[in-house]
Amino acid sequence: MLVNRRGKLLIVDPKFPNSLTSNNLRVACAQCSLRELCLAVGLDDDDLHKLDDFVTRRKLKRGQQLYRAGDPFEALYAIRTGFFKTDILTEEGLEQVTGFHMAGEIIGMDGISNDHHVCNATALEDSEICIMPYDQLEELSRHIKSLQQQFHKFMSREIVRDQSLMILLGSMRAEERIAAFLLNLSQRMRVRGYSASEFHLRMTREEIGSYLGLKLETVSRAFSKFHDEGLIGVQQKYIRILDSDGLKALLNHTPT
Amino acid sequence: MLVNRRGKLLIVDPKFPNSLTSNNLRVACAQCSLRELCLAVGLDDDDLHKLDDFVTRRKLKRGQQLYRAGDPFEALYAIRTGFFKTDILTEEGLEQVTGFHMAGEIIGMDGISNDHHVCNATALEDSEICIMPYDQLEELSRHIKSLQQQFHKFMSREIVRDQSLMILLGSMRAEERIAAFLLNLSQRMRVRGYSASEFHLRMTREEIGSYLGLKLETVSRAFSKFHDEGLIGVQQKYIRILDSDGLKALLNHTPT
DNA sequence: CAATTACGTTGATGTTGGTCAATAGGCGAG
DNA sequence: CTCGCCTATTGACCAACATCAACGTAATTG
Repeated sequence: MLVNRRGKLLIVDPKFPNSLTSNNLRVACAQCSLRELCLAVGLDDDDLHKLDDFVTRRKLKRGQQLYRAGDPFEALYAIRTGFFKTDILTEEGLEQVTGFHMAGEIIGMDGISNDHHVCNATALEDSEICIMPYDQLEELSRHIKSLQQQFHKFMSREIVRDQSLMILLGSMRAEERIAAFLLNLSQRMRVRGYSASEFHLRMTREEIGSYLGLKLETVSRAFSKFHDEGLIGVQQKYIRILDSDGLKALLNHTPT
Repeated sequence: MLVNRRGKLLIVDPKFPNSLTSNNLRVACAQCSLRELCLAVGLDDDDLHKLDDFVTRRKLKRGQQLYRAGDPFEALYAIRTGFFKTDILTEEGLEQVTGFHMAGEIIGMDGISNDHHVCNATALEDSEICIMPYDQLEELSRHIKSLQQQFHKFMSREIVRDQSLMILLGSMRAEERIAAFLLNLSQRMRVRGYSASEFHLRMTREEIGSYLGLKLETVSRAFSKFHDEGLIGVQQKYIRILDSDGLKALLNHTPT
């Protein structure tokens, strides 16, 4: 296991949860394998312990909701393991998926604006999250500059993420959207140390379609087409990226 | 020209240029007519003065850019008067408008995430903005809790705003989008004390289309149709909302 | 003030992706 | 294992919106 000269844990493989010394057992963030992805980036040991003091954990089964639109906003949630979707029910009762979220990502920030969540968060597989009560997080970030900065970067990153989705929805055609979606998933898997070239989709075609502004049939057709063209392998939810350059090429191909 | 005790240039509310006491001349935010919309909400006089100490102003002519994609991120900007668009150039060189912004709104938050702006901000009419250097804002918000909270709410509100646009782009048809757009503009005018039922559009049909994921012809046709149906009056950029309930009815009308 | 350019409107036509429908595969409950 | 349900695939058809094109009107410039 890697430790720097100040005794700080660097990276822990999630596959070896029991390889921690007894000293480490009392803390959570300090040894979390996701530290470099999470709010804790750049914090020293002392500060990490302060975070630990109020962060708790919770497990969710597949299908369980973490919060619902309208719920009072109390905390932000860091995904430790698993996979979530966030969605909004439109006035007409249609579900629109606003995001898919994986380990290391933080969800719930939509609730800050008026003390209530505006979307639902649902686990798409058995998951575990870290609960960060918001008032304490705000308090702590007044004292720890690097935590404050990190938090602001996460909020801003969410804004940027939403804007790229706006561009996708506003200017891309169906196949471009699907290609972009697959490449995005692939890239996020890689960052987390998983295979970028083969993975299981945790969501249905309908949820993908909702997220991309398409109907499920269109998603299915695009998958089949990419499959026929040798760009990907598809077998239900199991995806294999065979030609990522080919997928990327679809994005730049301006039709007009 | 107005200068505060530390030699800093001040600019006075254009609506009340001569109504300031000599004491008031030293401050800006405290008497800004937009205080209730801006970051300064809920701050007491003392704190407002601390804000004033590092906030400066700048005027922009129509067409001028406040910042460009790629520019180093240095400050957030509060719009004092005028109207802005933010947009992104996609890889294919197409412009996609990500937002229209009016007095009291804060732009530039996309730049926090990686120290560079990801979009362009352009004045669509002669405008004036308040420059809030970001490191100082961060510093101050560590000391003033209500400023911190307000800032976080602004970031969160931006996230929620982007998400409603995602829903619009992902699930509404052309006429619904246009109706939603007009109603949104109207409502924001009302909040600012302007007429909610008649106003000048500051952007072109093409910019509206880019924002809504439509082509300019589609925007034009929808305007004409609404006009024929007596919902609105249109004369180039001059818009008159004649039947806002009728417009709202278009939104709930689910076609499927 | 005339000339030029940018912006807006409207019509004819075409394509993308939505809609409807039928079938099949996978997975959980019993 | 088998039933039943949810999910996915595929085809035929259609509507919404994009595209192409022509023309009209406002704004800008020299």
